[in-house]
Amino acid sequence: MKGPRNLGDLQLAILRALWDSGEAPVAAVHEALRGRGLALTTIATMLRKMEEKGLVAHRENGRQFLYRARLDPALVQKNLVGDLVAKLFDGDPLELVNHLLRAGEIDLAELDLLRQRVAEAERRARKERA
Amino acid sequence: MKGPRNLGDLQLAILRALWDSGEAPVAAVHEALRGRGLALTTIATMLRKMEEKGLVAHRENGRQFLYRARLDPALVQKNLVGDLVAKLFDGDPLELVNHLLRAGEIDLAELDLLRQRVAEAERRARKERA
DNA sequence: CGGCCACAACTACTCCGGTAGTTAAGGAAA
DNA sequence: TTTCCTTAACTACCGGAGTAGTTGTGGCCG
Repeated sequence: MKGPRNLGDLQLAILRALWDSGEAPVAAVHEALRGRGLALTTIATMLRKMEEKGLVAHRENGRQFLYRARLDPALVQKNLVGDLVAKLFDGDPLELVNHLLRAGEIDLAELDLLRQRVAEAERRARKERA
Repeated sequence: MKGPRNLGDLQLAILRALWDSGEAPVAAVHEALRGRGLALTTIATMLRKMEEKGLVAHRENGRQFLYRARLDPALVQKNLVGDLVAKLFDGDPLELVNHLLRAGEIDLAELDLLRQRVAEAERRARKERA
């Protein structure tokens, strides 16, 4: 239940790559992050460090190591978002949404979609309160 | 226009304290963060480092320094939130809201409020599109 | 006047994310 | 078999956040 709050940029990117692949050798992760122009050994080192901390795990497949994430994406999201909300919005998620709306980050079509989602969530919440 | 994305935990807390006070001596910031059990010199050091980076500024008042934040809260929020959205939700803010809704972070009363806010934002957006 | 106190300045250290070179060992190719 | 390539292991280094002790200096209080 405890995904650490201190995920670096690269670490998160690596996790995302692993979430997408399920299981992947170092080379594949490296390829997925090609945009960053990092050395293969950098990725390997990072993966090893992350394994020490329990963020990922590996199994051997002949020559290669196959890595997989040990964290649930939803959990990581919850932690990171929760952290941000705590630090920036006094722990009130609604303030975050408010910020998004005010900052005009969401366009008209999306607003429409959002309204439906909210209504949905409302129904769900109402039902759950039984 | 460019608030850096790399704000540490303490730095953000300090900024928040300054935003609340407008202008404050080291001792006041220290007091505001008393919950963390930090030494006064720690706060002073941090403030000095932050000044080097242009995050805060000070003016002298007798022998004390009065610090103030040089960053607009809204801007910092925008940067940090934008960063998180980029790293975690492929740059789609709507996905963030979605996550919030699904994770049940927002209760029923708030959902109601949220729906109104969305409708408001929608009206605003529609008008602005002139 | 003399000592104490508040506060800024300087210095030092730890931890960790990020980055990568070098080395070693196993398999493949010539 | 000898060479080379792939890939994991080890080692090293930098920068920045965070933490705090020590020193110096001017003001205040007795």
